[in-house]
Amino acid sequence: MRQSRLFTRTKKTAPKDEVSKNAELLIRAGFVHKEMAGVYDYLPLGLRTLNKIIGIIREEMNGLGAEELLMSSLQRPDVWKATDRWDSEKVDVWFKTTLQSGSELGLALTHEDPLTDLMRSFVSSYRDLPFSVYQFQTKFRNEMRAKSGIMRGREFIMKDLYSFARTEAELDAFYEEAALAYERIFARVGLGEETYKTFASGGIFSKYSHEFQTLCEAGEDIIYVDEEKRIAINEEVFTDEVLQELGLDKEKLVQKKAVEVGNIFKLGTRFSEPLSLTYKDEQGKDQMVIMGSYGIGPGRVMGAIVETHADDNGLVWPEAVAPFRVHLLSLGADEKATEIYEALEKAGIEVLYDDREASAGEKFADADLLGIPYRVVIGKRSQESGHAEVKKRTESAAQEVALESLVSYFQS
RNA sequence: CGGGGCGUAGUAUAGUGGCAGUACGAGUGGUUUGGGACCAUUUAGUCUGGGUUCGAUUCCCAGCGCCCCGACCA
Repeated sequence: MRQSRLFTRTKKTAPKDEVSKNAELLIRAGFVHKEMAGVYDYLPLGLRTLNKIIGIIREEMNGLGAEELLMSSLQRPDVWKATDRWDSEKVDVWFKTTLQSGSELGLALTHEDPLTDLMRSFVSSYRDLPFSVYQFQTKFRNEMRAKSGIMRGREFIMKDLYSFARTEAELDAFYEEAALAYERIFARVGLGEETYKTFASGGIFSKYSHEFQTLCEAGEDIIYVDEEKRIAINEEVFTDEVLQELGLDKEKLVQKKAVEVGNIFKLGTRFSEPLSLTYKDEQGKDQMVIMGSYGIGPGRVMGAIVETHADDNGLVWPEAVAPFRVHLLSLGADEKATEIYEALEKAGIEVLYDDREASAGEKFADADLLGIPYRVVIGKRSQESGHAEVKKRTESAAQEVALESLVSYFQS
């Protein structure tokens, strides 16, 4: 992609009303645009990164054997009434609207209820189970107060996975597989080091649920981390009794702020019971379907990556989620740079080519701000020496790579 | 939802009861070209409604919006 054709532009200053690091940098770099409090648009660069994150999650979901679907954002009140969650006293983040006829509708804040209802059409026998489905879908939550940039919005995309099982053992087995998939996801997007599987309160059907918490100052949760065992406990279940049960030593725990980037939750029959999602077992008797739900917010993951990786000069993307792999800068050597650009493109390497008529300083500053992993500079120097300067965003030292071997450098 | 703060060009900021200024950005022309370069020139603004006043961007009230702290967060 030629940068001169990118409609977004970098800014030296951030809007004064953005305090969170993630929104400030993402706006300055032209990845997102703020529509209103808690609502952001993803611009081309931001969408590329978001889609990289989504792609990784999708691969891992498919690896679990889950099937992707897409449910609607408009939801019928009756299913929510059946689970006693329509009342705004019970669920206070509802966005509700009405049809022209006057009947009420809800804007999706999650999908347990309508999905459970949907599955009544497809689940009837023990032979139909177990299975799992997932989606990337827009959720609306009428938060009292939006904050933390893209990490707590009123509208956001969520990956939600739901499992349907015959027995608790079957649920448990899937749950453990899902936990492993989650760990792989956070490792792949570059948050492995700072993300902890965290014990949290479990609701009615199990003692604990698990959250995946990424350590970061901008986080809203307080967790207690055992760095050796690489597990953590959410403040909400931090009691001596729980510590003993989990075999954790209070002395070794460190209090940290963290952001919840994912969670996994055993639902049991919380939804299948009120919505009558049952199956016939081998004896022909009706049994309740045992469910689980598993969420990840790709936008929040993106925000967490910014919060934990960015430096004073701007964004720093891990390779797996960067909008482009290579940022090619032409410093007064357009002819040669264009040649290199075309060669890289042809080789299938994702490259952003800064072909703008701008000063060197501006191009360098923008490259740092955008945070693309590899910066390749083609200038007059390199034309004379036959080498390009290649620098990683995470390193300060650059290296010289012969122009003719650039493509193979990035293919390996 | 309770408390606090703030609304001036696209962005960031000054200032005043009587001409609204600066920087960045953007446009044009030129000089530059390895860390946001320079000169000239142009462009564009007082959140909305009401009140006080000869006159309101400024003072008062209301609304809307934004930010922060707290509460909340299947």
